[in-house]
Amino acid sequence: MVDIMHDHDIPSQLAANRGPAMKRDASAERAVPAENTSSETLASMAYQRLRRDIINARLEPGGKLRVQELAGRYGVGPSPIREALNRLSRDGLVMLSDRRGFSVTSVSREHLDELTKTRCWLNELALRQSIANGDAAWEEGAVLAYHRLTRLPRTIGAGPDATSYNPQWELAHRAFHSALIAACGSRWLAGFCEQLFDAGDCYRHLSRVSSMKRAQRRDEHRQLLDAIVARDADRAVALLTRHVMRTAELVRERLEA
Amino acid sequence: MVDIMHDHDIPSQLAANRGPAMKRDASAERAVPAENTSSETLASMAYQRLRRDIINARLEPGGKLRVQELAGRYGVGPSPIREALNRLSRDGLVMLSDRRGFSVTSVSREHLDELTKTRCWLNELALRQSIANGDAAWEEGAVLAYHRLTRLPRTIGAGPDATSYNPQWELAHRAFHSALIAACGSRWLAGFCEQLFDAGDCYRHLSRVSSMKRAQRRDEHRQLLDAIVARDADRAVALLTRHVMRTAELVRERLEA
DNA sequence: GAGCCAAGTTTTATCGATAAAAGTTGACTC
DNA sequence: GAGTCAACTTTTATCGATAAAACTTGGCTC
Repeated sequence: MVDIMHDHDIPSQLAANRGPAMKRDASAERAVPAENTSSETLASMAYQRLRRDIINARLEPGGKLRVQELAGRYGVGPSPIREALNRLSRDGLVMLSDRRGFSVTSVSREHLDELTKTRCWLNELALRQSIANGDAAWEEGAVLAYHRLTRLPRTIGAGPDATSYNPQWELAHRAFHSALIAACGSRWLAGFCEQLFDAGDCYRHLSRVSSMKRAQRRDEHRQLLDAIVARDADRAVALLTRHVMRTAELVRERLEA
Repeated sequence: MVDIMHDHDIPSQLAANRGPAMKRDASAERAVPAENTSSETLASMAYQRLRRDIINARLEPGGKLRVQELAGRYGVGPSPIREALNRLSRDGLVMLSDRRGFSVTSVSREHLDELTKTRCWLNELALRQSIANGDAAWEEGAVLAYHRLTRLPRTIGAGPDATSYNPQWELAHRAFHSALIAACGSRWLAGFCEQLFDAGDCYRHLSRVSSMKRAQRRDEHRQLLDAIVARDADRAVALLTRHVMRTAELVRERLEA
C-alpha cells in the first residue's frame, strides 16, 4: 500500500485526551484540533480519524488497510482500529473481504458517475421536501451555515496545494449542505445524503479540485441560499444539481489524466 | 432487557465449537446445519445472525445488547460479537452509545412514519429508473424472483403464529423487492432501499403482520410484476407505494395497541 | 422518620497481547 | 515452464487486565 499520508499530521492527537466529558457539541465546531473527549471510546476516535483520512484522500483508494500498521500510526491497539474499520465498511468508505482484511474503497469512473447521479436524485428529493416543509428555524439555520462558510478561508497557507485544505472550511461546507436539507423530515434521507456527500468529497480531495475559483464557488453557494430563502424549489434544485455535476465534471477530467 | 427470543432457535449452532483453540474449521462446517462457509469469519456470521434476529424481532427494540450474553448465546467470543454490533450500528439496526454499550434500535410511531415516507420516496425513484433503463435480463430477474416467491409457503407450521415465519419466504420476499429496482443504475440507491426494507421488516415482524390475507398480498406482488413487465411506471409506483403504506398502516394500528 | 448525598461495590465495556488459522509468496523439483 | 510444497505474512479470535459507569448501601441532614 502506498502511503500518502502526511507525517506532520500523524503523531497521534488521540494521546491528547484531556478535559472532562464533553461530546462533540458546539465546541467541536469552534475549536477543531480537540475533537476528542475522554468520554469517547478509542474506537470512536479511530473511526472519526480514519474516516477523515479517507475522505481527505490521505489514504490511497484501493490500498490495503493493515490493522497493525494503523494501530501504530494512531497510537492505539488493534481492537479499536478493527471496530472502526467495521463501521466504515458499512459506510461504504472501506471494503471488507472476509479473511482478506480491509482496504480503502477504490475509485473508478463508473463509481463516480453512479455516485453523482445518486447524489443529484437524493438531494433533489431532500431539498424539495425541505423547502416545502421547512420553518423559519430551518431557514435561519441555512443562513447561519452560509455565513459561517463565508467567514472561513477555504485553504490554509499559500497556493492551491493539497496539503493546505482548511479542515474547518470542510466541516462548514458539510454543515452547509446538511443545513439545506435539514427539514426534509427524514433522518434516513438526511443520513444518506451525508454519506453520499462524504463519498463525493473523497473524490474531490483525491482530484485536488480546490483550485476551482473560490469566488465562483462561493457564488454558487450564495445563489443556492437565495433560492432557499425565496422558497424557489425548482431553482434551488437546478442550482444544487449543477453544483454537484460541475464538481464531478472537474473530478472526472483529472481522474482520467 | 426482556428476552423475547425463542429458545428452540437459540441453542447456538455455533456452540459446537469445543476443544481448546480450534476455530471454526472444517468440522464446524459439517456439524452445523449449513449457512456457514469455512471462508466466512465468525464476525460475519455473527453479523448475519444478529441482523436476522433483530429484523425478525427476536430481540426487543430498545433492549440492551450485552456483548458477553450474546457471545454465550451464539457460542463465539466477545470480539466477533463486538465487530458485528459495530457494523450493525451503521446499518441503523443497533444504537451505539460510547461507553454505554449497544442496544437494539428502538421503535416509535414517528420513526415508523419517517421510515415509511423514505421508503416510498426512494422506491419510487429506484423503480422509475429501473423501468426506464431495465433490459430484458432485469425483467426476467423480476419474473424469476416472483416465481420463487410464489413457490414458497409464507409460514411454516400451522396458524399465523409469529414463530412460524418461513425464513426462506422472507429471503425470497427481500429478493423480489430488490429485483424490482435492480436496474436503477445505482448501487448506492439499491443499497439504501435494502437497508430501508430491513428496517421496515423489523416493524412488520414486531407487529406480527403476517396474518394479512396471503392471497391479497400475493395479488399485490403479482400486480406489481405485471406493471413492471408492461413498463407502466406510474402504475408500478402507485402499487409499490400502496404496498408499503398498507403494511405500515397495519403495523401502526398494532403499535398503538 | 424520610429524603438526599456520598462512598463502596458490582457489573460492564474497552483494550492490548497472544495464539492460531487462512492466505500469500517464493523456491525447488519434475 | 508448470506445479507443488514450505516458510512467511496477515488476519482473526480469545483471554485477561484495566477502567469506567451504574447500582447499592450506609450515613447524614432537615
